[in-house]
This record gives sequence, C-alpha cells and structure tokens, in this order.
Amino acid sequence: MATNKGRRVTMSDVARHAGVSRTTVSFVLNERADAAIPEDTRARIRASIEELGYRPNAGARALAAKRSEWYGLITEIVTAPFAVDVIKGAQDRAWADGKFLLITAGDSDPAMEAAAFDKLLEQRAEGLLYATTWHRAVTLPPAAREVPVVLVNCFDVDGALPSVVPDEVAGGYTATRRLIDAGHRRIGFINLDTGIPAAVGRLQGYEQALREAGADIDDTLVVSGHATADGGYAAACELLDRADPGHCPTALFCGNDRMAMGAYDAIKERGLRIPDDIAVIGFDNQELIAAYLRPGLTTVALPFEAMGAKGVDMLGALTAGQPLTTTQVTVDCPLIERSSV
Amino acid sequence: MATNKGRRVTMSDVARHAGVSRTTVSFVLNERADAAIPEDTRARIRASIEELGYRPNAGARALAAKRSEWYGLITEIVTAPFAVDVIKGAQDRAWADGKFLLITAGDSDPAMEAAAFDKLLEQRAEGLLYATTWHRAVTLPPAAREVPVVLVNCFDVDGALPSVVPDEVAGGYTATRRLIDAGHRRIGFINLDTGIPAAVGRLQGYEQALREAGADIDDTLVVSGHATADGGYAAACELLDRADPGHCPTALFCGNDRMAMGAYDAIKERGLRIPDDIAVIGFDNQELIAAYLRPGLTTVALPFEAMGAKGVDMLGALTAGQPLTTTQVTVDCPLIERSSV
DNA sequence: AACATCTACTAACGCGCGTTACTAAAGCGC
DNA sequence: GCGCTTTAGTAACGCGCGTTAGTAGATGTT
Repeated sequence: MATNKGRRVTMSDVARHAGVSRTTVSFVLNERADAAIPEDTRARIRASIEELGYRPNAGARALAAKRSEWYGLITEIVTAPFAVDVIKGAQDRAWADGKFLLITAGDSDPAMEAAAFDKLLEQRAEGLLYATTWHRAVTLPPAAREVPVVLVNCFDVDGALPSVVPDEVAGGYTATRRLIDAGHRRIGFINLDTGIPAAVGRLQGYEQALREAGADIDDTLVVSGHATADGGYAAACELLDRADPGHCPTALFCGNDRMAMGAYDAIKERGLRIPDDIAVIGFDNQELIAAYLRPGLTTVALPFEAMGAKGVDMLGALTAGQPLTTTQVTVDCPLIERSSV
Repeated sequence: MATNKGRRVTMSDVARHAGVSRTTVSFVLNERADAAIPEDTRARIRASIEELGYRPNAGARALAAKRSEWYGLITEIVTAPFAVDVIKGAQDRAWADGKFLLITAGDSDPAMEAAAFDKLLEQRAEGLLYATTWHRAVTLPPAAREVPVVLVNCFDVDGALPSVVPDEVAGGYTATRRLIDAGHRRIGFINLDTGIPAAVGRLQGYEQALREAGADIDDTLVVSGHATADGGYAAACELLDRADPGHCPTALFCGNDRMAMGAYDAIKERGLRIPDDIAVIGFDNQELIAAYLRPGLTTVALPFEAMGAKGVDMLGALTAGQPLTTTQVTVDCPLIERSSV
C-alpha cells in the first residue's frame, strides 16, 4: 500500500519485486489455466501486488485485449427520479456479469446527448443502453449504430433497434382488475391527455378488464387531463360532480400518481373518504407521492429496475454475437398494494 | 461513415488515406501550435477522418498522454431523487472544463462501493467526486486516497478531505426569516428527530433568526419527529392542539417537505387554511412534493446542483496541483417561493 | 546415454496513440 | 553557388498490458 506519489505502479514493478517476468505476473492476474505456475510463485506475486499497491490499468488492458469489459448507459437526468431505478437494475446485472457500467446524463439537449454517445464510443464501450424517463419513441444519433445498443423505456421510430418497454396494456388491465376484484363496476379513468403509448395502452387495458368482467363501458367515465396534480384535481371534480349521483364512479383509476394526488384533494374536499366512499388507484409508483399520501396510494409500478436489468441481459447477448429472439421485449407492471382500495 | 464491421479505424488508417504520416494526423487532431501544417493538409486529414468514420481511442490516448481527461462520480442511488441534481451540476461543469464525467452507483453496499472506487481508479480517473443523498459524515475506503477526491453533501470524519456541503444554519435562518418577514412571531419548528447536521444546523438558524427579530424563543414550539409525512402529521397535531389557543403557532417551519406534507393534512383536517390561517414553510424543495402540494409549498432548496458544480471546480484545482484555500466549502440554500406563506 | 516429455517460466511483438528528435526541401541574403 | 533559416513533415520510442512462441532444466523411458 505504498503511496508512491510520482509514477503509478506497473506490472513490471510487480514482476521485478517478485523476481519473475512480467508475463508471469500477467498469467497470475488473469488466472490463465494453461500456464503452469506453482502456488508459492503465485503467492509471492500476490504479496508483491499487495505491498506495492498495484492496480491494473484498465485502459492499457483494454488496448491489449481489445475489449473494455464495460457498458455505457445514457439517460435523461433532469426530470428523473425514475432513471435511478433503471440505473440500479442495469448496474446490478452488469456487475453480476462481470461488466462495469458507466453512466452519463443525456440531459435532453441533443448536442450534449450526441457528445455523450461520442465520448462513450471513444472510451470503447462494448455496448450502450439508452434509457428515457417516459415511454416514447426516440431517434438516436447515427453514432449509436457503431456498437450494440438497447433502448430502455423507449423504442426507435423505425423499430430497428432492440428495446425493452413496460407492458402498458397489461398495466392498465392490472389496475382496473384490482378495482373490479374489490367489487367496483363504475370505474372512472383519469387518463393522460396525449396519445403517448402510456395513455393508449392503459386505456386499452382498462376497457379489456371491464369487458372481461361483463361491465359495460361508459365513455363518460373516461376523462383526460394534464399529467399533474392540478390536472388530476380538475378531472376528478368533473367525474365527482356529475349531475346524476347514481352514475358517479365508486372508484378512480388515475393515469399517474401525481394526478391521483390531485384526485385525493378533490375527494377530501367533498367530504368523501378513501377507500370507504371511493377507491383510488394510481400508476407509476412514485415513492415520494404514493407512499406519503394519506392513505397510502395503491398503484401500479413501472418496472424500471427490471427493464434496466433486462436491457443489460440483451446487451450481453448482443455483444456475445448471439442473435436476439425478439427485438421488442415488454416487462410487466406489478401492482403495489397500499391502502386506497 | 463507413461501418467497417471487423476492425475499428485507427489513426494509421487515416494517415494512409490522407497520404501523410501518423504523426501529422496526431498533430492536427491535437491542434499543436508548434507544428507547421498548412491548411490544405489539415483539410485533407479532416476529410479522411470524416470519410473513414475515425474515432480516437480514449484508452490509448490516455495511455500515451498519461492523463484520462475525466472524473468519476460515485453516489448512492437507491433513495436518491436528489442525487440527480448533483449529477447535473457536476456534469455541466465538467463539460465546460473539457472534462468528462463518468458516474457510478455506490449503492450504499460498502463492498460494491469499494469496488466502484477500484474500478474508477483502474480506469485512471483523474479525480473522484463522492456524493451522498443526505448531509452526513462518511468514511471512504483507503483506495480513495490515491487520487484527488472531493466530498459532496458529506464530510469525512477526520476532516482531512475537501468537501462541499449545504449551509444548514443559513438555511434555517432563511426559512425562519421568511416567516418573520411575513409578520409571524410564534413560529413552530418541526425538526428532524436525530442529531444529524441538518437538524442541528437548522435549529441554530431558526433560533438566530428569532433572536435577531427580538422574538422570544419558546422551547415548546420546537418538536421533532420522524422525517416522514406521518411524522410531520403527528408533530403538527401536537403543535396545533396545544391547550392554550393563544399560544398556538401562526406559522410552521418543517424540517423537510415530506413532514410539511403531513402538516398540510393536519392543518386541513382542522379546517384551517394555508396560508391565511397558518403559514407553512418546508425544506429540501422536493419537486414532486413541494410543487404538487396544494397550495404550492414555499420551501428552502438544498443546492445540489451548485454543490456538484463546486465540487468539480475544486477537483479541477486539485488535479492542476493548486492548493485549496478552504477544505470545507458551504453553499447557500436558496428560498423557493410558492404559495404557502 | 540418448531422447522425449513435462514443468516453469521468459522474450518479444503489437494494441493505438503522444511526443521527441530529426530531416529533406524550399526560400533567402549575399 | 553557399550557408542559414523556415516549412513541412517523418521515424522511432514508449505508455502498460495480453498473448504467442519458445526455451532451459528436470523427469521419465528405452
């Protein structure tokens, strides 16, 4: 552990200290099975490594071996409590595969994002993961084609790149089904207000669950609003203040947790109780909201961690030259039970 | 942009294609002022680079030049909507300095964290940033001493390492002062319940502001609770249900936004209005809570982005061999105005 | 004793690049 | 035409390592 200020310790230093050649040190370090090196020599070398505080130079190693042993992950960071889970899933899996994961913020600025790709490629990443905070179509800079790439929580417009995305339809189904199982038949759906995959898919799942349960689909129970607490508040008011009280929904499925947060306010304002008078289910499982709302919000989680892990799996297959069975992989959105249903 | 599947394009390929030596290409790439290379030769080389899709190998370059041109950032990711801003600040600043920032999740698992240090050092990072999600003392693995390190939002127990932390005292002062300026004199303080720097510092700032305003400090107005919505709810109930109504606080300073969220519930339950009947101010500026609470929560922000940027600055000075003027730098916590005061 | 087979290594090359030292040719003054 | 400076480059080394080919000595075989 000598802290030699000037030059860093190299393999040659270790070899000299242990009285062997550099090649032998390399063999021991890489545990080459074909080289016959007796245990006492190995021990001597390991002792020298320890004593000198030797640390292999990953750059030089990558240069000689022609592979870097690490992946790059590019993700938008700005709005991103989510990105965190992707990172965790991806990193854990990469770690298990003996690979290392280096992360870069794409920052939604296209120029900086392209630069991030360039930098990662200059560092000779073996593969790249590109993750977004919300499920959507993306267009990658051309540089991205130089190395295996897997898209996480997004897909490219021409569908050529492998991707792993949440199963929005199944998620919408799961949420609605949970309310049906609790006895509800008139279920209001506060949907996101744009034609993004999340809005389209969840609506489809909602209708599918209702049909399956034999409940009739009432279009007036589906409203959409801005994906904010205010938007959720407004939409909930609209549903709750319907003329005919008998037609009021007994449960609300909210397109995301922020909207559910607004719906909570609207419900409480009217003196109704959750879940006794009206049940609420959210989507996204934003911890900061869902867990701290009172009562705790039952919601459907986006499987960020699982998607990150799956993305690394696919990257591993690709870099190993294995063909992928499917280009687009979907991951289930699990139900998170709290106390609002 | 030829996509040569097999071998990657090297500088020698470019040199051959442009009809010059590899050295000349290197000179053009690095824009060496001392080498006299006419514009037409430069243009020819640049054209070859473009045509062949050449991309320098950062590892080889680092090996030859003996510097990697990038920093590493290690941060806990698990609980971390916060960390995100540190990353943004650090990355932007590094970018501006011509350095690149590679990020790794420390994951709070000490073994994995030590491994992250090892990996980053093996990659020959020129400097390391270590960031935590909450302000506290940390102990770094011994490997961290091999290269300049700056701590962000934390400090090491023996105070030897440079660090940048939020000014908790000034933050507590700012929050309290804001309430005083709004005319409040009886200000309840729902503090965090442990002796962490945030709790100690903010209390100190709170008392300082009151003293300065000539208001007397009433110990019964200071309660502490768990740093959750439930904790905030309980503490708020305690303060609001005081025996003597005349001694009820007219404003609440909450140790964090989650607690403020709970306080909101307690206040609304009692039919009081924010900010008319009682003002509330939070701490942390957790966007997901503060911005979506109704009414929007006025709060004090932790300067994560600024701390990240400052950390990179210090790293830049350290790697350049400049001595730091101060080891511990504090950054102000700005007031974020919304509608709860 | 001569030869083949292991055991335990080592010498030397090349990965892609930055850098230093050197040179051949052109331009210039006289 | 000669020496001197400038222009426009190039050859060669080494960064720290993986890897291939080879070798000196010990052991077994006939």
